[in-house]
Amino acid sequence: MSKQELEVIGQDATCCPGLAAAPLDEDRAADLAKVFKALGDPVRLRLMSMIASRGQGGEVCVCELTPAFDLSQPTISHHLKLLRQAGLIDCERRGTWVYYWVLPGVLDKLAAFLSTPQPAGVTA
Amino acid sequence: MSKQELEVIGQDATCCPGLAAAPLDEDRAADLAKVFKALGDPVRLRLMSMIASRGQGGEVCVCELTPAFDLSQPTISHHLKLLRQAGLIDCERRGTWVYYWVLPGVLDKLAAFLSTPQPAGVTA
DNA sequence: GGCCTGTATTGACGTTCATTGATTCAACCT
DNA sequence: AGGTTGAATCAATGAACGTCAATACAGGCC
Repeated sequence: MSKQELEVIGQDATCCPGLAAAPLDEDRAADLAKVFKALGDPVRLRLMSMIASRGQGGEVCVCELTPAFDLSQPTISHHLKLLRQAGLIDCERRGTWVYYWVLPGVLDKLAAFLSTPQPAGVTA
Repeated sequence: MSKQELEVIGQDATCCPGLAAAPLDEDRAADLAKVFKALGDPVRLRLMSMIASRGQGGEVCVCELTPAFDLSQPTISHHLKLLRQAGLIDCERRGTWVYYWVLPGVLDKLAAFLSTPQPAGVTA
C-alpha cells in the first residue's frame, strides 16, 4: 500500500545545499519541483494541513478527509495518491479504513531547504 | 514594472498558523497553493535558486538567466512573470537590462509556514 | 530620425492536470 | 455464499500549463 514515494528532500542533514545557497542543478530541481507541485494545489494543501495537524505520529482516516471537501471521493483519493507519490505522506489500511500520516521530518526538511542561510555565527 | 504580486505569505510574524498548526481554511489554502505552484516547476525552481543565490539584496540580470537554460527567451520571461505574480520576486529595468531579486523575507516566511511547531519550551 | 539589442507580450499548439461517473477491490457482517 | 461499506482504479472530458515563433516594446547609440 506504500511503495512509490520519491524520497527527495534530503536524507542526511548536510546533503542539501538549500535554495539560496547555490544554483540548483537540473536533477535536483526536477525532483524538488515534484514536491512543490504536489503542494501547489489548494485541495492537496488542505489535505496536507489536515493530516499534519494531527502532529508527529498522528493519523487521519480517509473517511474524515473526504467529507471536508465538495469533491467526489475518487478526486480526494487521487490527490492523496499524488501527495504520497511526492513522498510527503504515507498510508496504511486497517480493516475497513485507510489512515494517512505525514512522513516524519519531510516538512522540516522542506522548510530547511527554503530558509535563507544564516548571516554568520548563528548556529541555531 | 512591478504591481501584481500576491502578498500572501504572512505579513506579521504571528499571523500565520502554519501548515501543521491547524487545518487551513479554503482561502488561505488557495493563496498559498499559488506560491507552491510557482515553485512546482523545475525551470522556475532553478530561476529562484539562481536569483536567491545572490543573497539578501542581490540581483540578477535576465541576460544571465536566459542562457542558463535550453529554452527560448520568451519562455524564461514567462516563468519569471509567474514567479513575480506569486509574490516571490520583483524586478526593475535599468537601462537596457532588467534585474530580478527575491523579495525580502519571503523564503523564510514560507519555511516558517512549513516547519513543524516545536514540541515545547524550545524558543529557538 | 533609424537601427540595434534586450526583454515582454501575443497567439497557437501539444501535453499535463483536475474532475467525474462507473467500476473494481478490500474488509467486514450476517 | 451474498450484501454492504470504505477506498482505489479506470476512462473520458474540459481546463490549465509549458513551450515556441512572431511580434511588440523599451532604451541606447549612430
